[in-house]
Amino acid sequence: MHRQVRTTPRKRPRQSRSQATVDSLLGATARVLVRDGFDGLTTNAVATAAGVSIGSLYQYFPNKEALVAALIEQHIEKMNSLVLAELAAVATLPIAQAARRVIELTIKMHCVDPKLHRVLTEQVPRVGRLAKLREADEICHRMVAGLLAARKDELAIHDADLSAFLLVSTIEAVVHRAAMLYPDRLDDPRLIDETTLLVTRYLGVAVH
Amino acid sequence: MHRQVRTTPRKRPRQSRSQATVDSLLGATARVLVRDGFDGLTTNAVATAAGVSIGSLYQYFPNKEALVAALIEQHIEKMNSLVLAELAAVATLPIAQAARRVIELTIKMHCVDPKLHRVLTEQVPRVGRLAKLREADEICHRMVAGLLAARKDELAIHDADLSAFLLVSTIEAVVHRAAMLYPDRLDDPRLIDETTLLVTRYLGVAVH
Amino acid sequence: MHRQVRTTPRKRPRQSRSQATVDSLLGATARVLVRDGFDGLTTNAVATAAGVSIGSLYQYFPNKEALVAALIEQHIEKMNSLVLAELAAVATLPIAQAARRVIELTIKMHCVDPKLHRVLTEQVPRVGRLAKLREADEICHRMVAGLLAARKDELAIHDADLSAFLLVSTIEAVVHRAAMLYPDRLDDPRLIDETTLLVTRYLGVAVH
Amino acid sequence: MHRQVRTTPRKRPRQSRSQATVDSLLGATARVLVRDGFDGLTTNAVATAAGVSIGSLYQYFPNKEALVAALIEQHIEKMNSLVLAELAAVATLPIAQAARRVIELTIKMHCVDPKLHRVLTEQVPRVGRLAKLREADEICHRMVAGLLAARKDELAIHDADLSAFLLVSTIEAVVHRAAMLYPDRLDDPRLIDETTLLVTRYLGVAVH
DNA sequence: GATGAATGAGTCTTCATTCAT
DNA sequence: GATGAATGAAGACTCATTCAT
Repeated sequence: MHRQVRTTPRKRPRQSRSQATVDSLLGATARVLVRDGFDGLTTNAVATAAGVSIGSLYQYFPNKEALVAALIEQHIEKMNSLVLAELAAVATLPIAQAARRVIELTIKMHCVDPKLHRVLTEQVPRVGRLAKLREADEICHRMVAGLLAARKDELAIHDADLSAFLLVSTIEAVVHRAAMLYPDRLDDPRLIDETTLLVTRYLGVAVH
Repeated sequence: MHRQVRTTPRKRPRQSRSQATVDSLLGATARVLVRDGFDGLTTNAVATAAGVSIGSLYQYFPNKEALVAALIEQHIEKMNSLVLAELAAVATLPIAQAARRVIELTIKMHCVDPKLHRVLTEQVPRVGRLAKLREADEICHRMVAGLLAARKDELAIHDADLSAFLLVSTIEAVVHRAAMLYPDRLDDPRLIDETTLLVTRYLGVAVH
Repeated sequence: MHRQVRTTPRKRPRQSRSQATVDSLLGATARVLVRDGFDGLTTNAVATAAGVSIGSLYQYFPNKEALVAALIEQHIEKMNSLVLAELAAVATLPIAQAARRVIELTIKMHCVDPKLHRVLTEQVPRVGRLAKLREADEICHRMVAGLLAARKDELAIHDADLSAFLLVSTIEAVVHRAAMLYPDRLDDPRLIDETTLLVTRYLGVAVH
Repeated sequence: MHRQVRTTPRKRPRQSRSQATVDSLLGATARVLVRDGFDGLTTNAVATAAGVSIGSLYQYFPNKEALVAALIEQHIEKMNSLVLAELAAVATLPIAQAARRVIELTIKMHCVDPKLHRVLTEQVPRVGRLAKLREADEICHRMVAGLLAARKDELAIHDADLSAFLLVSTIEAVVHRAAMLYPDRLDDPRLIDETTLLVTRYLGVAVH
């Protein structure tokens, strides 16, 4: 369906100067993406915005796709680091509290760099390794799946897997939709409360 | 952020010959879109696929965007026609049954032309009138919002609007995710059952 | 230097209906030319402005050049008809009065359809038969040349031809420049007075 | 009436290599203009004639208009340099000699690159900054206006401004017409003599 | 004769990518 | 390593002209 191009960085930067160049290129990519959208993203624009020559850009990235891929990876990385920090704690909490924490976490993930997140979500073609973006969303999936499986007894569910699919879709969607359509609502505690209610009622868990 | 381009068709076809041309252009657009993705969509590719000269394409569509816009509108039209047929019936049903019907309807909407739907959803930049695609999704939104408001007494909710937002996001997301990740699951009645359960439990409605 | 294309009308219109079509096409050409400039002049625009189908346009004019050529010819015709009416009278007048009449005539010629004249002068490439436009300018030339030759005795000139060249260039230029740069000045009698003075002094004729 | 396009060069060449490219592009523009006329002037033709890739052309010139604009500016520059050298000298001469010098100068200006001058004058649409070409013509205007105003006492004129307009139109026109219609005559001293006579007689200055 | 749909050669222009300095 | 000039394939779009109805 699509020409498949190498998206791995050309060479790992060893020296700190090189690292700085790579960073400024990724930063520039993000800025250009936010400013001009995906079709405004040209390698020359990125190089200029990074204060780097076009030649240098190609020193580190074999092509445009690699640039975007690296940015996405970086973005995912940031979101993942948020998740990992919370994972352990959530696992041991009462279901209701766990649900709330997961919801709050999902919101935080959408707030890492909202404008960039939006462009990445809405405009960047989801092809090739770019599908990695989706993986990030699925981290929450696996987490919830694990929680449900572990505490099946407390819950009014019969198919942990299916329920996980439902809940994860739900939480992700509610947060994503809110972020896209009504960004302000993300700060509204009632959204979290109500979503928690949706989860707990479905799971048959009383909230104390 | 984005150049805004006219996306309205250039002229109405008067003779049946030209209507055929327009139809074959839209058909070709869909095919190319599915085959080559959004960046593979070139006006020349569409014209060729339609067996029509590039000049004819531009007689009816001022640019590439207009072509996609028309296709989207057509796609939405098809989905809307599905919805309208169901609207009246659902309104009078018991909540649980209504929920099920809405879920089934959402699934049907995703099955109109799944491959095209996928490309339209994942790759077509959501700009300008293309945002109309989103509107289609929101048709279900308003429907549910209306239902909830009308029967607030039977339900364990305090903010019909917020609940509608949650439910609509949920149903849409579950179906959309299933369609994207596990298309087979759309035929699985357990998905419908479980989603209905999620809805009814949240609303505090007993299923008989 | 340029591809030479046939610019003669395709067929002489015999019936009055045909003549009306040709007229409305020429009228439309002039209007489009004034409205959109020479590069805005497309055969389709002309046909539309004339309320005639593009097919009919090509019934009467073999190509775009022929259209423009015919318009120019028509424009020249109008200007010529002005000149012919004055020719006889001027020939017998005293030099000073003749000069004045010629100058006034030149002004009138520039006022036939000033906007069209301007576009024709400034934007229409002077190629092929379009050079005919220049001929119109030269009608005054020959007139003055004749006058001078006939009355060589009264005048302080030794080379009637050269003097004619000078005077005609002068009168044309003064009027043309005024028309282009300061259209209002065309109505100012002082312009005519002073130009007449220029002519009479050069010719060594006392003004009574 | 006309789309207004940017005609300023895109970037200043920094290396000598790129200056050479710009020069060859302008040279090629002139050659193509003379060879094929203004509508034969395509960016591809210019790039080819310059032995440069089309991409390089667009590095320095945003569009066709910019190319022509730069060429015109260059042409004007050359003509201006001629004028500036003469300016001081002429101002102090006796009127008759000054007139002759101005006429000779005007002729020289038309001989800088006659073929190019002709195309520029006859075919290049006078739009936007292209109107600058006219400014060049007006340099002589202001010069003469200054001369007349300064020496009003010696002259048989009452409105220096109007007289300047007349004379400048006259000299320009005579030279321009000669250049266009009878290029050989430009070398004929009788043309200069007679034109000088026209000027001096009009101004009421005796020629010794 | 009239209509207007169809044609496609020809232009402009962009932008990822290379490579000489 | 860095620079930025050069490249050219590729794509959008126009418009004079033809021809089936």
